[in-house]
Amino acid sequence: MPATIRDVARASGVHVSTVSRAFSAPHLVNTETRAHVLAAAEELGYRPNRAARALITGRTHNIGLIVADIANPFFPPLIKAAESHARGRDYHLFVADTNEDAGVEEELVLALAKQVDGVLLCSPRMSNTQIEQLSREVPLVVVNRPVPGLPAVVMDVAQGARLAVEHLVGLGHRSIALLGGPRGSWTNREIRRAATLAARTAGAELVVIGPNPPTEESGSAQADAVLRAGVSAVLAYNDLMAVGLIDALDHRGVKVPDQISVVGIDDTALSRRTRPMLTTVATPTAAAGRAAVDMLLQHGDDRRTTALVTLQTELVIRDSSGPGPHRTAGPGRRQQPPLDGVASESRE
Amino acid sequence: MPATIRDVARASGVHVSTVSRAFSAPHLVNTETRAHVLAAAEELGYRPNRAARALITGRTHNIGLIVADIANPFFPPLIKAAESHARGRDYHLFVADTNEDAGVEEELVLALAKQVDGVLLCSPRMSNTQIEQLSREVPLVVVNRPVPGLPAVVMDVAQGARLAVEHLVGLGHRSIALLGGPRGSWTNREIRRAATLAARTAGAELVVIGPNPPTEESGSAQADAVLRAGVSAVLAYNDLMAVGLIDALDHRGVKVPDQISVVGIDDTALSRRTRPMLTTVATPTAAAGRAAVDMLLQHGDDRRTTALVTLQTELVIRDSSGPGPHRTAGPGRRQQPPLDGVASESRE
DNA sequence: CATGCGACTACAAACGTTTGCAGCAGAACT
DNA sequence: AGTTCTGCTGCAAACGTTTGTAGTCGCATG
Repeated sequence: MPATIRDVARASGVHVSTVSRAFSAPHLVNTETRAHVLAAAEELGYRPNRAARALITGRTHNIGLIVADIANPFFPPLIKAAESHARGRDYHLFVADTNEDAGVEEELVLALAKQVDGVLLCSPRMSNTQIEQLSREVPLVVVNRPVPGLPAVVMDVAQGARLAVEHLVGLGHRSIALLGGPRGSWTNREIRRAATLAARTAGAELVVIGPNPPTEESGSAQADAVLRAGVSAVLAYNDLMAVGLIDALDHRGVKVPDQISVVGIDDTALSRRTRPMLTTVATPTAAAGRAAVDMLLQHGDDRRTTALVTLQTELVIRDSSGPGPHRTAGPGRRQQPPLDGVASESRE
Repeated sequence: MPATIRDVARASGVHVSTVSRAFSAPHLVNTETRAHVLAAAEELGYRPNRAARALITGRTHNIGLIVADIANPFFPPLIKAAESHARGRDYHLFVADTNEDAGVEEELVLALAKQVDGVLLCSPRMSNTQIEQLSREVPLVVVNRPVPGLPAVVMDVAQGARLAVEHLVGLGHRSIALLGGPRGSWTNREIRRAATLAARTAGAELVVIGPNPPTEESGSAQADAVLRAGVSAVLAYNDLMAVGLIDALDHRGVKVPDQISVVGIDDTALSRRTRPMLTTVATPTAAAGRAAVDMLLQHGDDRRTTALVTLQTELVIRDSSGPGPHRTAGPGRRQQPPLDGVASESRE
């Protein structure tokens, strides 16, 4: 029922191959002929069938985007940026959700493999070896984890964690808890490593609570553990957990930041909406989405090229972090005025 | 390079048609033969090429999902539910973002038309006639707007608006502002209609401010207009605008709910995170996503069947709504205890 | 005048499937 | 014994494109 290339050929009195070339190789066909063809195509409402094209060219002009949890506020900006960027280059995006499950993740890559030109694997829960294996089935770009031999885009979350710890120590905190993220997360390991090092360097104590699922509920659930740890500040794996923690502390009558300071990571839309507004490490998610698309489209063919893009993070100081018990000098209330998200908005 | 059906046929010593049937019509092939074929396929890591299959069957097993703004917290739960539901039925989901632009929307439907079995059009900004026209190109299911002659799933947002207004009037408010949503939104018209009617019935005044873009910024931007209107309560088009408004009011030293009550719509994840927690109308977004997929898969073929699924909404009373100036009786602070989101969590 | 070239177009094979049809063996009827 | 039926399998066409090759024409070149 829908118009095919053959209909257009008939209507414009040329061979199908000419019609094809009128679209995909304009310089090979007479300007006049081409005009006729395009007119006829327009008339018939012809749109090329991408499946047929894919069958012969081997390129589908589709990209798969696999995330751990669409509803996690970290991902929508990334998805949005990737989709828009991809569409600008005439690619469409499959989006799929693994529910934080490595098994589902693998199944999804395999299922998508034949109908995409590549897959963007965001915050994967699989092992490196699993990922490497899958990369033989379909070009992969990994986001939020470096995988040896594969193109990847990561955020310099270690630097973010370091800044956060230094910020807290600077405020007078000597005993800090790290509210850990999910097992198997590279980001989590990275944060832990950097935070531990930064704490030791600064002469502070760091107690790790976790691993935990990266959810708000999980943040709330660890409130008692945090209190028991007797710390005066907490660095959470992400904003979601930080928010959950603040909430639970609030319920227990513990004041943030007066009694405990809390710092998140990601600078999601949430962080400006909580009371107190969340001090957090801004990660450039939209830029990551675009970069991942670019990498995939670049070496779509020359597979197994190593390439690692590292995006910078920065500390956004708001209201959830305040002076600790060991403050040595400086004004009473806070070291720096709140930036009110300015930093995160100028960041692109 | 990747294994094709022919490789499997060769490896198992049968004809390709037998291999094909071993997968798609198991009852037509001998159990033993089938076992051989499946074993060979497994051995070779064979996965059928969906493009080739689509070419001949005419069904791609793909669905397009078009939303106005992925980053709007209303959509991720819907996307997530739709994706998971679709995948359970062996369908994959294209997700695309129109940036609230009707032109982009149309272009997207057209672009997707040939490579999907149908499109889920969420909160469209196009006109009904445009949508009807497009439905001749590809099966459509519309979400958040009824379109005559097309399957659609809507939320009974009118009822929600009514409940919200009655709630406010019950609290003693006699002058209420409606912070309107985007032009061209059916939901917006519906809310306006229902709110106006409910206000008149209850003997209260309703002043409409808008239309406005459905964003947080837009909510903030209208704070002065709200104050000028001299109302004691506001019903916002969605949570996002409500949150923006509360924020701006806070900046101006206006207390919510003491001086002005604010009610949102959607019960997004945000609403439990604001201080005060937002009183809002819960819309079943996940259920809507699933229902839309179901409708599309049901009458994928017998097009142009009218069918309208209406999902119920409910009022979730939290802390952003309080007594108004004309309270007649009852305890001082509030009429009902906050539900703390229980209602919205039990709702599925 | 023959040759070669450039610009354009037609032909046909191929991509990896599905599916109507025909064939064939053996079983079950008459 | 002949016929019909049943269960299974092979054959080949088709889906809508792209693309290498070959052909045609007119024209400039030698």
